[in-house]
Amino acid sequence: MRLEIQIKMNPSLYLRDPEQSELGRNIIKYSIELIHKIGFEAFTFKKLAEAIGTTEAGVYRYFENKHKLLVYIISWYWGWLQFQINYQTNNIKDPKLKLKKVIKILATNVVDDINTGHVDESILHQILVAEGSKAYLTNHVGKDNKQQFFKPYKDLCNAVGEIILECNPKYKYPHSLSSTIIEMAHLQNFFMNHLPSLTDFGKTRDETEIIKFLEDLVFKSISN
Amino acid sequence: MRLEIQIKMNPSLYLRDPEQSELGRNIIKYSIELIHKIGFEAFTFKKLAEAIGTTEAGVYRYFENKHKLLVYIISWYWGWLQFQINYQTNNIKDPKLKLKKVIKILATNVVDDINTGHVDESILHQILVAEGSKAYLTNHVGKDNKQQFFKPYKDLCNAVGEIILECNPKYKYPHSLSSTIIEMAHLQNFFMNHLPSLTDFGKTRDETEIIKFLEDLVFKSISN
DNA sequence: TTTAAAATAATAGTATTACTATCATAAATA
DNA sequence: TATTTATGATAGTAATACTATTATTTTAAA
Repeated sequence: MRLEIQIKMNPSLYLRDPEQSELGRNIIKYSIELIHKIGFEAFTFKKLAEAIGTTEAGVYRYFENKHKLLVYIISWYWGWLQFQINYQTNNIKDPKLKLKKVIKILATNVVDDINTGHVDESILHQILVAEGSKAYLTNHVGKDNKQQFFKPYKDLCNAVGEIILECNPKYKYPHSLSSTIIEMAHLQNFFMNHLPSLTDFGKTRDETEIIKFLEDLVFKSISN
Repeated sequence: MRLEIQIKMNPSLYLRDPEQSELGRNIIKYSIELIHKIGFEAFTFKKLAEAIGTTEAGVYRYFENKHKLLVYIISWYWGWLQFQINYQTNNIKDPKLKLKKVIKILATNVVDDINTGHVDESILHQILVAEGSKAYLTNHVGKDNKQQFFKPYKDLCNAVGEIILECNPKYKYPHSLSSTIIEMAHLQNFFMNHLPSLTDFGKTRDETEIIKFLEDLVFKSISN
């Protein structure tokens, strides 16, 4: 028997739970592929339906609009990251080692996790890098926030903030530093690959460089 | 005689130079207001034309599409910021004081500059906060980059990187730290106002707190 | 000052997007 | 076996993202 990771999703994000049917799981699977391939702006439910082999109306039965689908996918990724962090730092005592591990997890383009059937985490990571901030950079962020759409992100940010405080209980900006690490893990990756002169990693294009930069930033920030 | 600041724009961004006509200047002025009001996603050339009192076709004569108009507006802001930084740090010898000044300029929601007739810099700053990253977070970032659309941003990032190196010539990540400061000056502002638990400034909602956080981050990072 | 060129306004039209609605059929469930 | 539920097929609408055409006004050159 295989253990599938189940990430509990906010029901306000969907009309019908996509985990509960083949069509639903296909919507998730193919939307990840399609958003990655053509970008969120060009992504439409019609194109998605064609890719799956269903109709536009079929997709609309699961998701109200493409924005909610994006938030769903991204929330799933935050939940998955949270699980990874809990799991991989579980037995680590030293908070500094823990924080290092977290930075590595955040900044690494993971390989596909066999425990999640229809989701390719590697592509998901790239979607986060390129589309992640579009989930909240909208005029309706307040409404969405009231519906708890960003709870998984906030939980993750809090968890990382806790580890920062374990390293230095007197550090004044644990949440802001946490969101800075999370955002920059993604943004420096995007810059490195598309606008390299905004980084110092243009020559190597090596994500371990980003990890080193973030470690330097974080550990100097929280020292004494 | 009043001195108008002229910021040289990349001609590939427009079809007809909006600075050269009343209609063109109105397109800039009202698009800033409208994007701020309804957000970039809901913003259309039709709504803009109605606000100005012209026709959709009239706007299309100046800009190919709304994305290029956004990039134009944002580029203008980077150019204006560059001017502000050059001007306000001109007579400062101490690079650390210079860097402090830069952080303050980046993170402060400026008051409207009388030297730029039709542009309200305060609203522009808020557009940068909410919509800035949409200029480059697209599938066609490579194409846009080849056309030099992001040069003003890169120039600014470089200039700040230079000041960082003046403070500590041995610091390894001047560009990445620079883009981190610039992006976080905006993003922490957005989070503070819309997703406050991602920051440590939710209670006060005071932008001077962001400045303090960034100063702490930067000066600890570049120390010895 | 006339004439030509360029910019604008007014209008129309097309393909695509972002949906909603309806009805028949297939699958699951009671 | 009856009945609910999910899907598929099809149609339709309003808005978006444009392009094209023609008439009119403004600006600039001869």
